[in-house]
Amino acid sequence: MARTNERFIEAHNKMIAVCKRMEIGDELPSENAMASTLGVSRTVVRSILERFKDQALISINARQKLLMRRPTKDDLLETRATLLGIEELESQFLEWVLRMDVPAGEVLNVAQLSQHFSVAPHTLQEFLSSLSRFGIVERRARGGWVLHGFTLDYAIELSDFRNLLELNAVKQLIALPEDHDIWNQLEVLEQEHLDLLQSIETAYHDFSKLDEKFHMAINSIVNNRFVAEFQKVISLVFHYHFQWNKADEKLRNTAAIGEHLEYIRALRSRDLAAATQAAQNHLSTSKRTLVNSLKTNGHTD
Amino acid sequence: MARTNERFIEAHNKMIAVCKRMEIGDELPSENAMASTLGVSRTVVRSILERFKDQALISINARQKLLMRRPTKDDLLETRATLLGIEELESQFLEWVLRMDVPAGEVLNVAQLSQHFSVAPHTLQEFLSSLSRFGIVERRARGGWVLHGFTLDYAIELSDFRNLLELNAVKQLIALPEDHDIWNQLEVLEQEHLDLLQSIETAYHDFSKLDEKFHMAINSIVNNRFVAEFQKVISLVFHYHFQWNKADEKLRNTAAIGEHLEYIRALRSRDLAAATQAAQNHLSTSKRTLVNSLKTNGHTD
DNA sequence: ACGCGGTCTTTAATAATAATAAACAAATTG
DNA sequence: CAATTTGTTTATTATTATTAAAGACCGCGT
Repeated sequence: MARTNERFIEAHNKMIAVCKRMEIGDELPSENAMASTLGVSRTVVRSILERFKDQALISINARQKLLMRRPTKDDLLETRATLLGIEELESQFLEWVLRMDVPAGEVLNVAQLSQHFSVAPHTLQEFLSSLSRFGIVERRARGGWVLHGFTLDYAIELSDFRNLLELNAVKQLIALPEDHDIWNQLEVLEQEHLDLLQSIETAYHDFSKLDEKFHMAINSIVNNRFVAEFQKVISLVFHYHFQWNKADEKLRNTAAIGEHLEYIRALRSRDLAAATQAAQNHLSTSKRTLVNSLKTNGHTD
Repeated sequence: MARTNERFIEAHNKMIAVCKRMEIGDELPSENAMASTLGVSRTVVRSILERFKDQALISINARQKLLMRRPTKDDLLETRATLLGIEELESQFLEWVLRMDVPAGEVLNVAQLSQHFSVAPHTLQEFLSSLSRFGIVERRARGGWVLHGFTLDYAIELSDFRNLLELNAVKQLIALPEDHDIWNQLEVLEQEHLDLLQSIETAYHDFSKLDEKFHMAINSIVNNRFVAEFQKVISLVFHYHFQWNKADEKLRNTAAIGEHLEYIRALRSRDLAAATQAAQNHLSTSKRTLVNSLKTNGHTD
């Protein structure tokens, strides 16, 4: 009737497993020892011991906890289907929104959705609240949520914002000293791009991951929590869209690899103007791809 | 035991007021009509009518609802102290954090805090979740929240991010056509700055508001929801800090007005280099003031 | 003295529930 | 018979009550 006893069940079954490796008549460790072994509080351990006693698995007198019989399969507790946490929810929900299984402007139903994602309604509510900072959903006056969704406007504004952040990153990157780790990373990335280009005929959809890795690397050098937070969302959105937009995928990716290589070369030359130009060029292509994909999928509202 | 019947009570008392203006024997309007007049659902209206009948205020037969007696003060329902909504909470909470009534790294207690701010625990939880996007608080593994608070690092990163956003705004602003409203706004703002400078001896703490208005105006021309969202937080932080840092307030504000005027002049001249320079100059001062104020207040962790 | 376990307090997550909204159906009236 | 009103039912949200877990405190025994 309240929170799940998932923790208890898990610890309980782990303890059963421990007992299986013991001999009958052996003494169980102290409550504190068990608690730290199982990674739970003593309260949970005590509940487990109580159940063990009820099941006649152990006998307790004073501080002696003796194993009375071998545990069987029946002693194990069933673990109910575990609910997702808020982290797992994030990617699932965004995928759902970005896939546009729902039209924009739709009123969301917390109870229903929480079932769909198998999370507690409360978890979903909280998650929506945090998403509202990014304008994907909005709280309605008297309860309920409206999904603004991933509209064309949204895509354009997101792309522009990405532009702003990444050009700033480029500017800072250029000025980094020779011994900064980013230069190694770029070298590795360049090689990975060249490798992918070799096997582009078959492995072309591996580009989505590489693209994400590349942009993450560039933006990671900006030591700013706000930039980092946005980078997460941005990369998620672009990543998912790359995955779905299957039109001309091989062609697009091949072209993008070319742009990336140019971009890397410009960065390594430490030429700000060239690097900015290359970045701008690639980001524009990216934006165009994103917008086109939205338009062809009919999400023009 | 569930949600508050605030809505019911409010509508009920409004209806009493309506009845007071009626004569005994008059007929009450239809449920639908009342519902739309009061702005509530028919369910609420029906609850009200039921209570009216219990109180012998009206008689109901078929569709005739007749007023039987004049309502008295005793018929009014007491409204319990209303809880705050999530919007009111935002400014209160930020003020509390920024004032640094709590040390950074503190573990927050939802139940306790919700009392302090007189909101439902649930509301606070949701709010914290949304704040976590800005890195002010962070969710801990198994429940609970850590307040990262407004540290020196945070201030620096926020200032840098502000810099990035505002310089971008400046760049876009310069390129706006002559008939854009922003040019009028700047002219008005310039005059307001000059006026304040006249009465600076006494009215120097009015600058905080003017500063906020000024920066808001500049950033408003960027049509981007992400920029707007951040602008809200940024302006809140700087605004509050201006209010508390009383050291040299008059001197600081006078100097800042000077910088603003220069900034406005540069913008109006449409000279990008000059405008960027002026903006940069003012933003640096702002950052320095913020950082200094944190240091002198001993929040150097 | 020090670890151990009994007891109690605090806290956050969930289940239950009251309040509301809204849809549908039946009925009455002009 | 069309339009409006009311009765009924269902869906959904916001809040309270309850419970699981964590951990503090303290006396006791070795």
